Amino acid sequence: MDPLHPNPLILKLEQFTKLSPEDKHALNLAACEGVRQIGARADIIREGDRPQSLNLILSGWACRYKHLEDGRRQIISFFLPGDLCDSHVFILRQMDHSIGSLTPVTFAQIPRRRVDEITLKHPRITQAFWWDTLVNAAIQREWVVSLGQRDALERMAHLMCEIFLRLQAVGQTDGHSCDLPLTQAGLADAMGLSVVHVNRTLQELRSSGLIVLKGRTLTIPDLSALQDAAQFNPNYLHLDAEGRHFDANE
Amino acid sequence: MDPLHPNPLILKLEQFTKLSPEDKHALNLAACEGVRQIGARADIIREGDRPQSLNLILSGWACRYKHLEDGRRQIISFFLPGDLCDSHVFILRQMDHSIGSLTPVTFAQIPRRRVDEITLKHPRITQAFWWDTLVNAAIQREWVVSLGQRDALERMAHLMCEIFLRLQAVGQTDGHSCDLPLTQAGLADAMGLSVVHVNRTLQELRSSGLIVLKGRTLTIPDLSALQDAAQFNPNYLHLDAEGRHFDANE
DNA sequence: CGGTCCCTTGACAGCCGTCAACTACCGTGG
DNA sequence: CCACGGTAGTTGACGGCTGTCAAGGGACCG
Repeated sequence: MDPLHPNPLILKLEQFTKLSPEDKHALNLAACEGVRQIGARADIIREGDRPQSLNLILSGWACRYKHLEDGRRQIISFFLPGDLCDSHVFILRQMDHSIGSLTPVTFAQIPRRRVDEITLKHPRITQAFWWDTLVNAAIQREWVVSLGQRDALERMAHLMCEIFLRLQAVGQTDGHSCDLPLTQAGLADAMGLSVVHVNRTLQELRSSGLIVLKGRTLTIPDLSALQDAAQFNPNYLHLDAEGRHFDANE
Repeated sequence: MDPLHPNPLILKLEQFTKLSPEDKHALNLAACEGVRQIGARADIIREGDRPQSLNLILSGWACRYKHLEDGRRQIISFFLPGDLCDSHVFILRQMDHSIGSLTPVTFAQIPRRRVDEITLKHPRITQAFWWDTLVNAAIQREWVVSLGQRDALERMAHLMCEIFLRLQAVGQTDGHSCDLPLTQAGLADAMGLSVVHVNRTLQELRSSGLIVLKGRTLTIPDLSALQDAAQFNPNYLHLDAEGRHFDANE
């Protein structure tokens, strides 16, 4: 019944508002449904496919991406544990982008019917899903700002700050460290940079002491210094329990 | 009762699904509420403000934007007539970006209560609002692709295609032409380019015959040629009546 | 008619991409 | 045990797309 201790979706939504035991129970049930496991570099759904269900990432990293005809590739966003791949995506007739795994991923395929049922019975979850949608939109906007205005160093630093805070929200950080299972090629596709320049930028961040990156572990010795280097303002993540007026009274 | 003939929001939502007379009536009523007019280059809401209502653009152009501390500015998206500024934005405690007018703008400030009421009584509208949210997210993603992968020429061409089709969806095109009330500085802030380079790029598009841009009128003699130049695929706009299974039977 | 906004043009510089080669690491298999 | 191949990371040289700086022109307005 409660296979995930704790369920990262619940952890994330509780950044917005406290859920009731019934709310959590419903979410846990949903997260047990249609659980799938795939290896790294596999597609969860492809551009052109018809979305049938809501995908919830339970463990591992995935990403949205899009290919251009000539082979260029842009990673559009990252999915971390607890992330929903668009709570109402099945409203659309076909996917306009693909979602693929970066690491081995465990995810739940929640049928549309179940989503409708949950949102109908649990208004607090409905609110929380809207919050999640709005935060994802805000993250996407911030990527636009990064790609449009920030240079390579700021861009990379900004991404590190974002990932660290998002992982922290679902309990996946360890002190000043977190997992970063991305190759430099992955970072390049996400940041609109070449692999070579990602490499140079990482070395600059390392040599200035702003990050320590060994293997797939990222350490940020001084988060506020990194934030300064990136002109990072965490407000767009809306992690301040903004829905607390909506808290369940337990 | 029906001050806008036709209401651009209804035109847009009917790209997704046919609305019933009652649906349309409810939307028209909402669009009459709290109507405001502002001049060009004024803010509708600012970063840090608390969102209280849903803003609906009735006429004119607006944009989301964000300033960095050192003065850089990124336009994150454009609002055209019929666009909603996030149907549920009031769930958030504070704005993480600003929304400002580019031209004189008429917009409706629809109180949160009214939005809740409409979505409760009109499930078809609720679906259509979700569709609108998903399409806006898709547009935002496409901007990430443009900023990350496309060079200046493709980027500009892509934007022209997008704007033309979006305006067409709300009946604001005239043959191969549409309004484009943006200065080159505005285009620069949106595309992450300098004003000088925007100028050069526009001239290249003009001299290759892909666009005609005089004053604030954009003409696209051959849309498919422009689409080819931009590697533009309209699928992300989801304008193919994807919600037709949900149509009201009139 | 001076001022402002917007557009335009040329010269030059720099950030970042491309190309190419090299190293390190790891799992496989002879 | 070591050869081998593939992936990931690293480095240097070079070039180009795009930014910056600067100046000038046209349109509109008080």
